[in-house]
Amino acid sequence: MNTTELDKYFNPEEAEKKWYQIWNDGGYFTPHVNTGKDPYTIMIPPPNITGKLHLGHALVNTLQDVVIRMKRMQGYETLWLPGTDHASIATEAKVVDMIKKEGLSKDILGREGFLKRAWEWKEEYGGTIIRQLKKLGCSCDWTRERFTLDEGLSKVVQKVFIDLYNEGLIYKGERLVNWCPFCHSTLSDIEVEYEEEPSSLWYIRYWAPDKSFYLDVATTRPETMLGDTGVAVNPSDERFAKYIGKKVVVPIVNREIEVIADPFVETEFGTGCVKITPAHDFNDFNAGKKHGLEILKVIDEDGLMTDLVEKYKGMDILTARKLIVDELQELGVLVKIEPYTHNVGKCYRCHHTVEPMVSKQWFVKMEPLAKPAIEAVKNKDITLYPERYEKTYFHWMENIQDWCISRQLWWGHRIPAYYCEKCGKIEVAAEKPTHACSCGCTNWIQDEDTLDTWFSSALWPFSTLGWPEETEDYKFFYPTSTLITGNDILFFWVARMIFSALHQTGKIPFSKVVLHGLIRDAQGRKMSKSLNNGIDPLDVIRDYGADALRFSLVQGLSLETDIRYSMERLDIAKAFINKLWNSAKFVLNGIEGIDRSAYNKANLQPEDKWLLTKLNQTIKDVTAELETFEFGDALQKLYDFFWNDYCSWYIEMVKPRLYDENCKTRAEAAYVLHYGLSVILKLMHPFLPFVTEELYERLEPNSKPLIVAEWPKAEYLDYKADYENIELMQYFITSIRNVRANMNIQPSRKTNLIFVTKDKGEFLKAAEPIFMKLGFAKSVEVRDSKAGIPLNAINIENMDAAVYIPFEDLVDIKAEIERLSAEKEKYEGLIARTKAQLANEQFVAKAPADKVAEVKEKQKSYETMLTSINERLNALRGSAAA
RNA sequence: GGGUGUAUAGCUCAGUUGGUUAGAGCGCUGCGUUCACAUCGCAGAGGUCACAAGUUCAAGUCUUGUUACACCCACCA
Repeated sequence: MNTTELDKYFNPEEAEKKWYQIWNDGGYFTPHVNTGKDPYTIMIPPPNITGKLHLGHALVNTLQDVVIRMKRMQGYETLWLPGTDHASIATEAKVVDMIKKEGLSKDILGREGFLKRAWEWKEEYGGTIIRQLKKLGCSCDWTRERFTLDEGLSKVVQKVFIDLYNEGLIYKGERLVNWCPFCHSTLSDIEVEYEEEPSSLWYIRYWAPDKSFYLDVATTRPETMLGDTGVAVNPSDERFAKYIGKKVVVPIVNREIEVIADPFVETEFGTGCVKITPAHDFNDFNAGKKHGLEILKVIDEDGLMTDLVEKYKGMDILTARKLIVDELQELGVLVKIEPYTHNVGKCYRCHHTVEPMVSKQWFVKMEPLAKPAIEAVKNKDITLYPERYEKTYFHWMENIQDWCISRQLWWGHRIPAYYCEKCGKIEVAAEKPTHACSCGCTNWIQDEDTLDTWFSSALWPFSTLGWPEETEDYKFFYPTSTLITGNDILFFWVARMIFSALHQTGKIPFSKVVLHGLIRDAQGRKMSKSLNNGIDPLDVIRDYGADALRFSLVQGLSLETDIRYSMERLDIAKAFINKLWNSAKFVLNGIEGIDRSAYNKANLQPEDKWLLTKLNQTIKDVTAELETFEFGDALQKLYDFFWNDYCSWYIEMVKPRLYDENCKTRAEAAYVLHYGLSVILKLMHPFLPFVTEELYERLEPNSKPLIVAEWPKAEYLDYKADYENIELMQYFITSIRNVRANMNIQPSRKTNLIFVTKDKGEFLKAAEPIFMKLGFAKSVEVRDSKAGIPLNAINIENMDAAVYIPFEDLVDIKAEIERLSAEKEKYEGLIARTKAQLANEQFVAKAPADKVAEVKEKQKSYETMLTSINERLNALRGSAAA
């Protein structure tokens, strides 16, 4: 027995430092390929190297740690593989900022010089978030840590690109893409976020060359008119049918363009005529392609006007817009301006307005890849939690567009494509071609672009395990078990991992996907820098400890909704951890010196059996909830059991045995206290790893650390009768406390308890010490009939037994009459209800027979109670009158 | 425009296949304890279960519609 006294309060800082080191040094985080055991694998959603731990990270990593710790304790060979993402846009922006301060730029440094600086930046700051994950207690296998740009992963990226190209699933094409002028790169469709912005709708008049007619068009982007190469109307629109095929003139540039018919035009919107700028609008691009219209670029890669019209060259869009509108006004072709709100695409990284731009880019052909990915979810090879995300997933996958994967950035995986300097022929290969091009030229120049960051993240579940080699790790740990991540990257990442894995490995990447919501502030607002409503998890760890942070994130968590987080949660967490600490301190103290090996199952007392039954149920519940990722419910059940059943009831019930050195069942009490706490610590460990480990060390000084303790299993127990007896006792104790509280009876005033019961006598008498401890009793007497019970007594009863508490000088008859009258009213109300129900012929005729019987049964017991209350009342009234 | 989700006590949320005075934790108020506990026990206030209609013997629970909020997709220039 460890006799070291526990400190008064838990010291999180000390425990965190101590235990994290013991776990890590002890190799408990590192699994081994072991065919004798089942693997359980989780791949971390790799945080960006630019990242700093925020509450979202804290949540997603706590959840993963909860699952992985449970699985480890359940005996799985558990791998939680950590790592970071190179985050091309975000990191490149940071490095550009950094060198800017030194008066440098990408152009000055050149590609190589810039990348050198980027790697230096990564070495210095890229590990921040990893250190922070360790503070949170994450039990990742740091020996397998990966980085999306490290050598192995880069090779995989290259291989996959080349393979997809050779299969015709990657192609280069001229298309309209989303261009962020600020990041100076293309973006994929999902990297564009739309925001409503107040703007105007400008109506512009396009005259026929001979002024015989005109068409008015409405636009939100008047500046793009310089690049108009057509005007479209709906083919079924009678108003304009006669103009189809005729020409009109674009003002300012005086270009003659044709009026075309296309069904995409809404007759109701604006004037029913649309100007077509194929270079800068997705609909216009498609229409232009269909009708063979010329593509004229109005805006360049910097978001400035091109030299299409000399005087506007180099202007930013808003300035140009103003001047062009002025000019249209002067020309007398500006018909009107209406206020209008429309959606503007914004870059999800920098929030600058995105420009649709014609450009030659690399794409992944999605349709062939999407099909099996849809199938895998449909046939439940992959399950999403919550299930409703499957609908969203299907909808997106079924309508998916080709994925633009080239980025005009340097920080990332460079596209393994080479162009013949002379004829431009493309060769896709891992190394620069050494052979001559068919044109005879031997100069090959590599594509300048890099790949979308998500292209490499999509390969994460298998690239991290050494694929395409059939490594031991890959064979053993792949496919992975569960992916836990935020619902915001279902498309960005989850979907792409699914189709990538299926195509590359022929296997699903994971069988379960758990998606959690966003963390919001107490008012339900997003946490953001501008609102300054963010809570820094590192501050929380410093002030409350990692366990409290974890508890506060999981408590009340539901995957169905966003999470409202406030500091209040930490008070609850703190109180809970304190309660755990103190109860353990008490138990350790209380059982010290008691020989638990003298424990004999045959000597278990009813309260022991009751606790063991409850414990059993808690093991089942918590395990089941965690298996279905109901984290909040699992913790709640554990919380309730621990606080109410274990602390408030069980500890209190066994105190008399503990304090009585001659008690014959002291060993059993100590055993159950110890065992119960041990199970609680085990079940609690995934949520609160540090405090539980600290306590477990005192509770089981000679065993392995809790992190590798065996997860509790529910056993078959047949303690029904004792269980019910304890419940009966609890009913009486609660009722006695209740009555006494209402009558303001001092706790120091102990009473006799006289029970009248047919078959619970033995138990109730045996429970005398508990009634004395918890029910303010000085003695317990048991009788088998009411005869001779003193009249001046409080009476509480249920169907199994009745208790009489003689007033002595505690209560007066009036108070008891009042109390019983209220009881009487309550039962009369209940009876009225059941009577009405049974009087309803429809109910009796149509409700299931057992329901009707149930109501009848209820009414009968209510009536019995009422009769008893009435008898008592009459007797008391008679006595009061006398 | 299409879709998904949420709406239950001051706050955070439970409420199983519809079954009968709607629950927990926290907070608040009051009383009492201080014998492991920055405690604990008991009680109280506080709910037209968003609204409306319907199905049913019976609706917080099912159906339809409405409203509010959140999110996703689409992009009518």
